[in-house]
Order: sequence, then structure tokens, then C-alpha cells
Amino acid sequence: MKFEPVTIKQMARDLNLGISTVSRALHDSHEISEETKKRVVAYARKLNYIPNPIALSLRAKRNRSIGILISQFNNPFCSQVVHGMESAFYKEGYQVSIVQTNESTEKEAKAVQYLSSRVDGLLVSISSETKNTDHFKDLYEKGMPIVFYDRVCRDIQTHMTLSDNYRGAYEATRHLLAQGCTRIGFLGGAATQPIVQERKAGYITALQDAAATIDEKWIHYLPKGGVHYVETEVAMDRLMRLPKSKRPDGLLTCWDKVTADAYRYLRRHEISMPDEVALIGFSNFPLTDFMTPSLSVVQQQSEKLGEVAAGQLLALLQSKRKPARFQTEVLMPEIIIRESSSRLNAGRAQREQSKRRIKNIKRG
Amino acid sequence: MKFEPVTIKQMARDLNLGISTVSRALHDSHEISEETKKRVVAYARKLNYIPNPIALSLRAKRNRSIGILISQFNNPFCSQVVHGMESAFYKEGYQVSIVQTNESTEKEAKAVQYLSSRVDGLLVSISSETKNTDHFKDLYEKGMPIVFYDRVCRDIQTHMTLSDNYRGAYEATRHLLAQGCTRIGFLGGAATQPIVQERKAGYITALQDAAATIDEKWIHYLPKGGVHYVETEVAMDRLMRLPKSKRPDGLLTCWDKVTADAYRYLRRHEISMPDEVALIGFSNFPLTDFMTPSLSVVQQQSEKLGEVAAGQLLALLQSKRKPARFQTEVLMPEIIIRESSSRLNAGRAQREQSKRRIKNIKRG
DNA sequence: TTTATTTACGCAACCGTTACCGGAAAATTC
DNA sequence: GAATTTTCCGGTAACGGTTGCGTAAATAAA
Repeated sequence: MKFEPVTIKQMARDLNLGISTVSRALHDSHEISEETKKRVVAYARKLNYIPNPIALSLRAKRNRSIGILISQFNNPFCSQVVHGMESAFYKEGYQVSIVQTNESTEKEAKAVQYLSSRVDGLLVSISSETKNTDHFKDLYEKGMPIVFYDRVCRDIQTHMTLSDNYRGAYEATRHLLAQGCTRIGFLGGAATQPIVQERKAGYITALQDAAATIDEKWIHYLPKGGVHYVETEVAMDRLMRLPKSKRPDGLLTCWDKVTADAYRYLRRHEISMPDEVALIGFSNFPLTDFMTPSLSVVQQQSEKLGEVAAGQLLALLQSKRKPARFQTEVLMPEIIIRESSSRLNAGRAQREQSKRRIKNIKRG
Repeated sequence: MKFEPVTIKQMARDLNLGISTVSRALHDSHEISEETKKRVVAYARKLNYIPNPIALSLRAKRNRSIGILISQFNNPFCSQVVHGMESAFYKEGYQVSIVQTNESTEKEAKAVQYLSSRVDGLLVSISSETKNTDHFKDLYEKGMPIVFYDRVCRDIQTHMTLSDNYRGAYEATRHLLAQGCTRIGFLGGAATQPIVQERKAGYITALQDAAATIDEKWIHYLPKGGVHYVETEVAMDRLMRLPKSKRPDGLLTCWDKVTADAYRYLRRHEISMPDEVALIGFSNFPLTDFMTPSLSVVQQQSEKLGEVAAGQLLALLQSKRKPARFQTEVLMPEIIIRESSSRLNAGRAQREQSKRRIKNIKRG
């Protein structure tokens, strides 16, 4: 089966007209008589002619579409971000083409190659596996507008938008300390990810500031970023099998899936939250407020993040040349405290969501 | 900022060679001397040459990529389906380009136009708003391979893959009846959607088979498909404000978001599940097992559905002409009974997930 | 040495579209 | 009626890449 679209050439033959005449007629050029225009437009409408976007792109070197590189759809954070980007671009008449990288560098490189020349710009969150970013560098040096979001690439001088991972983790850790936790564990994604490093830094600094114990045994990375439950399970086993006096009584998890899986682990093993372990984690999952215990989360401003990044890319698309200065937008995540980490106030059941919103920061 | 890629023409000039020579050298043609090949390949590698996929497509009329039309990402069912499709196509070396329609016919039409000529085939779940499907018909008649999934289009003779909505709803309703519910309500999406009609049919038949009461007051559609909480809220208000003796004591909801929002409504209004209202709904949300009460769901085989639909499209892509017979694959959803609908067994808390898996059916 | 064959490369057409240029016919001016 | 302008339309070259064909030089066969 093969798609055989109507072409201008075909219509020109049918109507006994020149190719350029048909083209101009469709563009309502003043050089074409009203009568011919009507004839052409009517015929095109009848045949449901759609101009071939491929040919248009080739000629105009402009695609009016942008590409989004996303790690995985079935991550609510990602889908929310994309939603924000989508609506921003739709307003401007751009089409959006989304490609999953599934945390694989190979897929990422292929996706970049696929999208190059098909889109006018790229919104990228680099995959957790990626170490070498040459595929982005090359493209960027040849003039492809690229904006990084969430998982940014520091090697490349361009706009970027990300969450304040450091402060999110810092505040979450402070919260756990305030609840009386003395042994606070940390579950990150892949150790190589800058995003995880930032969160860890926030966690460490909060502990240092409070002169609390820091123990490497409480800190675990997940080699594959925690895509599968088993990764989190292994890490949790190692934490929970420590002797009772050395076992964490608080836990900060650093990715949607890991947070959910840590929660799942604790429930499965009937380790009570928040009494045995107070849990708070980065998560944009919906419905966390209806779980029992309801889940405390560090929730990123996902849609906003998407919108801001989209704005940055639009700016790049419109600017004649590479700007001299680039912006890094930093959004503060919301810390939503719920039952899973509330040890102090007896009224745990009262489901009050104390949201803390801290002013966003903008670095130059 | 504008992307200026390396072209074959450019390289030919630089190397003092003909364009076709460079092209053939890159394709390792036997017509080119080893020495020249080496020179060309080395230079291309140095400049990081990527063949322009647009030009390739235009010439070959083949894109090695397929398009997926999806309603919304932030619907776990959708993202799971796409995941299934993605992996199937990746194996075959196809790139996948995903476009959201956000339940808007206008966006849908634009997306179709955007993707036509850019992709070799289309996987489509039509938007809930769409009534006129001419944009698909035209394309299909011109030879574009299209496979429908989930929300199918009966006007067009092609392969399709969907869940057995009828039986899913039938079994779920039977379950509610078995729990002793006598007044069972139904919350659908948009009334126009065939998918909703099928689910309603299953619901009605189950009630008829059990000689249970059917009351139009218990049946509500959501004009915009329940995208926003308020839609579900209004419908739930109308159900719950009925006099106690006429108020539903069981409820079947028919879309992920609606299920979640109905659950949210009941929790907010402190209407106990399953005692006052036994709730079961179509949903592929994760973590529903950890909510309190845990949520009974009709869960579609989303990834499988994606894989099957992908297989059908691949078959179309490979077949020379439009096949004489088309397949409709029907997947049976899993009915997962949890606390929110378990009135009988006292051990509600025991979180036993009685999964019922019924053999899939294949219609010719 | 002449002819046939192979090697190694360039030219040009094509994919669908637009834009520049050129030109015939019609309309207008003198 | 001739000159000029206007109206209306067609040919052609690009965009970047592939491919059939032609061809000069080098080599092999006669």
C-alpha cells in the first residue's frame, strides 16, 4: 500500500494549465485571472489537494515545526511538560513532533538525526544514559536552535529551563529533619546525571547545615535510573536490612518512578510511613493525595517548565543570529507535605496540604 | 538562528569531485575507487555530514517513519499504548512521530495534514469531538495506510484494534450486581463516542440480564469527555443529590480521568466506598492499588493494544495493495476487583487482587 | 596496433513546490 | 493604426539527494 497524493503537476495537466499558474492560483496571486483562480481552487478542493510539506520544507528550508526529545511518556512529569510546550507552540502555528528516547543514547542519536532538517528547532531533555553529547554539539554548531529542559547539558551554551533541584532537595531534607528524622536516606537515579547530583548536593548541604549524620550507606544510586521496580527494590533492601539502629528513619527519593516504587516497597513490606520511615520524594504522579498514607512530594512545576522552555526556543527561532547571552530559567518545585512524612502533628489524617511556594529565581 | 547543514554539493566542491561521485562514494558503490571513497568518507565524517531526510523522502517517496495520533499524553492509557507501538516499530527500523490532538477536531485535521507525506502510515485514535471523518477518508482513499486503535472509525474499511468495551462494562456491571448493588449509575464520556456507546450497551445488557432497574437519571454523559474535574463534579452532584432511596449505590465510570475524578468526588464529599457507593471504573492509572480504599478497575491491555495495532500497520505497509479483508482485533480488559467495590467479603482490607482474564477474541 | 572491455567519474533528470523572468495577447493611450 | 502598458500565463531553475546513462582513460584481449 502506498500513499499517492494529489500534486500540483497532476492538477496542471488535468486543467490544461502551467504548473506555476496552478501554484499561483492557489496562492491567490494577482497575476492570475479570477476565473482561472476559481477553476483551480475548485478543482483542488474537489481533489482535496494538500501541498506536500516535504517539498515545501526542502524549498523553503523552513518547516514550521519543532521537535521534542523526551525520555519516556509514561512519566507524568514528562507528559505534563510536553503539554505545556505543545500549547505554547500551537499558539504560534508550529507543529510539534515528539520522539521518545527511552533513556537510550543510541535512540537519542537516531532521533536527533531523524529530526534534523525536519524541524526548525529542538527541545531536549538528555537521556540519563548519555555521556557523550557530540550529536547535540554538532547540530548546534551548524545553527540548529536547541533549548535544554529539565536534564540540561552544561557543555552547550544555550538557553535552558530546569527545576531548582538543589533547593527542592534541600527543603525536603530540612522538612524530614524537622520531623525528627536523624538517619535520612537518599535514593537517586543514575549517579552520572547532573540532575541527581544537584539533588544530592541539596540533601547533603541540608544535613550539614543541621549537623546531622551523613552516611554513605544511606545513599544509593540506581544504575538504570530506576526504570524497573527491581532496581528500587534492591536499593531498598540494602537500606532496610541494616541493623535497626543504623536503618534510615527518613527517605528522600529523586524520581517519579523511584518515589512510587519506594512507596510500593514500604507498603509491601508493611514498613509503616511515617513512623518507621518518613518518605518524601520528587513526584508529579496524580492521585498521590488519595493514597494511604497520602504521599509527601516535591512536585515540579511541569507545565510551566514546558511553557518557559518553549518560549526560549521561540526566541531562538526568531533571533537572526546566536544571541550573545543565554538564559537559565530556574523554577522552584512545590513541597507538598502529606501523611507519609508528617510525624509531628497528630492530625495526620486531616489531609491538609501545606504548600510552600517559593519565589522563582532567574539567573542571568 | 537558522540551521545550515552540510550538503553533498558542498562536499563535492570542497573535494573537487562531482556530486554523484560523492553520493556513490558514501554508498560504497563499486564504481568508485577505494582511494576516492576513503577521501570522501573521511571528509564527511569530519564535517559530520547527515543526509537530508527531507530530500531523501521527496525522492524516494518513502519516509521510514510512521505517525501516531494520540488524544492526550497525560492519560496513562495513551502513554502505555504508545509505548507498545514504539517498541514494535523501533524493531523494524521505523521512526515514530507522535502528535497530540487534545480531543480537538481542528487539531486532528491539522495533524493529519502535517503528517501526510511525512510518514508512511498512520496509527489513529480519533478525538472525542470528531464527527466528520472526511480528513481520514480522503487520505485513506489516496492510499495512506491507516490503522485505528481504541477509538476506531467504523466508516473506514481498515484494520483496527480495540478493547472489548462491551464485555468490560458488562462484567464490571455484573460484579456490582453481585455485590448487592440495586441502583447502578453510569458515567460515560461524550455521548457521541462509539466507545462510550459500547460500554453503555454492556452496562445496559448486564442490568437487563439481571432484571435490575434501569433509570435514565443514573446515566450521565460528559460533553467534553471529562477533561476537567468540574464536568465529573456536575454529573456526580446530580447523582448524589437524588433522594436517598433513588440514589445510586453502585457506579461504573468509563474513562481514566472520569474514574479518578469520581473517586476524588466521593472522597471529598466523604461518601464511603463501597458502603454508600461501590465504585468500579475503566482506568489504567498506576498506583490505584495503594489508594484507600483501593480502586477497582477495568484495566485495558494498553501495551498489548499498541503492539497489535503496530503489527497491523506494518502489515499494511508491506502489502502491495489494499488487502481484501481487514482484521478487527479485540482485546479483553482485565477486571481488577479491589476495595472500592467489594461489599461482600468482610476482608476488604486484604488487598487481594482477583484478576479475571478472559480469552481474547479475534473477529475476522 | 587495433579493438573490446573495464574502471572511475560527471552530466542530467527527477521528486513537488515556489520564484524569477520572459512573452503573447489584450487593453489602453496617443 | 502604432506604441505602450497591462493582464495573464508558461518555462525554468533551484532546494538536496539518487540513479541511469554517457564517456574518457586505462587496461586487456585479439
